[in-house]
Amino acid sequence: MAGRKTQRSGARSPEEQQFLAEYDASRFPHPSVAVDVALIHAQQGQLRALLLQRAEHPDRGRWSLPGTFVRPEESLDQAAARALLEKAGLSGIFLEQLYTFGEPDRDPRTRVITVAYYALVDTARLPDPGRPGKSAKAPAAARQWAVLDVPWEGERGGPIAAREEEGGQLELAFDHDEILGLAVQRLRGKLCYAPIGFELLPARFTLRQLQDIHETILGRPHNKDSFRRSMLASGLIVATGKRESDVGHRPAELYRFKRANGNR
Amino acid sequence: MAGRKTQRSGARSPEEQQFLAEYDASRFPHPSVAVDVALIHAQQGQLRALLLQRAEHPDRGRWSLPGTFVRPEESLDQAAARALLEKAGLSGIFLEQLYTFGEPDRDPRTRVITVAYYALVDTARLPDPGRPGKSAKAPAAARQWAVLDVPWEGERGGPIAAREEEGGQLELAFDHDEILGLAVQRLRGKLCYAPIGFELLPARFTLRQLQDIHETILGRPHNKDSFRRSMLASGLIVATGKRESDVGHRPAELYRFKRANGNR
DNA sequence: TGAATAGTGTCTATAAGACAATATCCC
DNA sequence: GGGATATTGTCTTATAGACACTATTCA
Repeated sequence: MAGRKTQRSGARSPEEQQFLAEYDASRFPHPSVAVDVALIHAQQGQLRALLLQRAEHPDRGRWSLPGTFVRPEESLDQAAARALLEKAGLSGIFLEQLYTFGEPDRDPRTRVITVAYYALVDTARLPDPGRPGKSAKAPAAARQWAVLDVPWEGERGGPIAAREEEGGQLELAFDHDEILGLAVQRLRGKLCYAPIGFELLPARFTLRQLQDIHETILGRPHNKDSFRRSMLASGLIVATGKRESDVGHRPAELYRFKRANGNR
Repeated sequence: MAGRKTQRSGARSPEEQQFLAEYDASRFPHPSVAVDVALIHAQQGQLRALLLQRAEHPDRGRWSLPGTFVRPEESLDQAAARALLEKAGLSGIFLEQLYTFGEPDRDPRTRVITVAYYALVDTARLPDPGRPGKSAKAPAAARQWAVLDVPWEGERGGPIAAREEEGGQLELAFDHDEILGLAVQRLRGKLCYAPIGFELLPARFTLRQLQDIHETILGRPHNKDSFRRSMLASGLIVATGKRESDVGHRPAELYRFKRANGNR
């Protein structure tokens, strides 16, 4: 969507070209524009997000989403992908624009409008939180996969808290609790009608794993029988003929996601 | 959502305050940030959007959505509401953020990132396209309620064209065909689970009118019986006990929308 | 053999589509 | 009364939830 280009039927007139050459963008005050990425995965029945501890002011010591300022020559999608690569060492994963946050006082430095994205990563591609991309400079201790505590049901929405594995609450920077809340809300909403659960699973998975992912995202149990039926009837998944092994019980069939245009 | 404020547990330290005082936002190049509003209503089985003909470069003569640059002290929601008031003379109607468009070359002047909104207005509050708000300066001929031609089904999405009542195609400025397409896509998606159709109807309406709105938005017919049943079962609408009159046939019951927290 | 989970078959409740019959207004 | 649409009732079909039963692996 963001990459589409509108057809333009004619070239610009000489008069318009002159206008553009003389245009002075600095006549008006401009805000800063950033992107922030809620990078989410699901494990052991819990949603988690990658958080980085801020080493600099403002909000030094607080925890924030991986983000960056948008460069003049890059698109918003490119800036979000760059933030993901530089701060989490990840590329090629599901990444979608979420919402743009622009309250005048959300950043104490100056007016900073942030275009929030959310990204999903499966356990197989999950990077060690202590090993970010090459360009990252923060020490290993300053990043972690925080557990998300969603205090509301369904898609009511609202800010959510993040905590360490052991339970210690993490203070979030800026309005990043709102961004995380909206990311979970969007995730819950999309799960019903879009093939989004697969993004959190490896290429081959069992129906039980898929159901666990859905239950983790929605925060409520599912009916096993109808989940199986509707998933198999959807045509979105294909049996591979292979089975899991070493599970201490009857092994389940492994499925893979069937993309609309081909396979993964 | 956009108006929520994050709780901050402690005041900023003197050191952080000094950092903020010395922060120089002009070290980096900043883009311009605008808002554009897809103002939509439904009439005679057609979706329409308010378009303004650009009187200035760039894209002079092309048709654009009502929009404005975001001022330093106002939020994005406030900027969108201001654009709606100044360019369409409307306030207090449904207005929601849609998507942020930020391709580097989407505006030939300079880097302009636009936060797109969509708004819905019912026929009763529909302003004359020739009579915008007090602050509007464009002549009456330079604005019109254009008919939207959606070339795709369901929620596939993509740019859409706008035309005059009689059929003449209107050339759209910038990437506003994309914005309109996304607005219709969002509208179709939300209609299934959110009480959004009411925003396009006056306070009292018949079930037939409501169904017509739904069919206009979705671009496909509905089953009359199940539409009635599901609407009445939803608890979202209340019978007023009154009926329409002067219709040349048996008059239908008038209903009104029951908001979650009260009435309209 | 037993524990544990996968996978199948059947019944029931609910919601949607189809269609017929009746009700009520204006002319 | 006739035309037109509203409203109600019933039947059929598709889908989701519930539950019982069989299958298959590992210890």
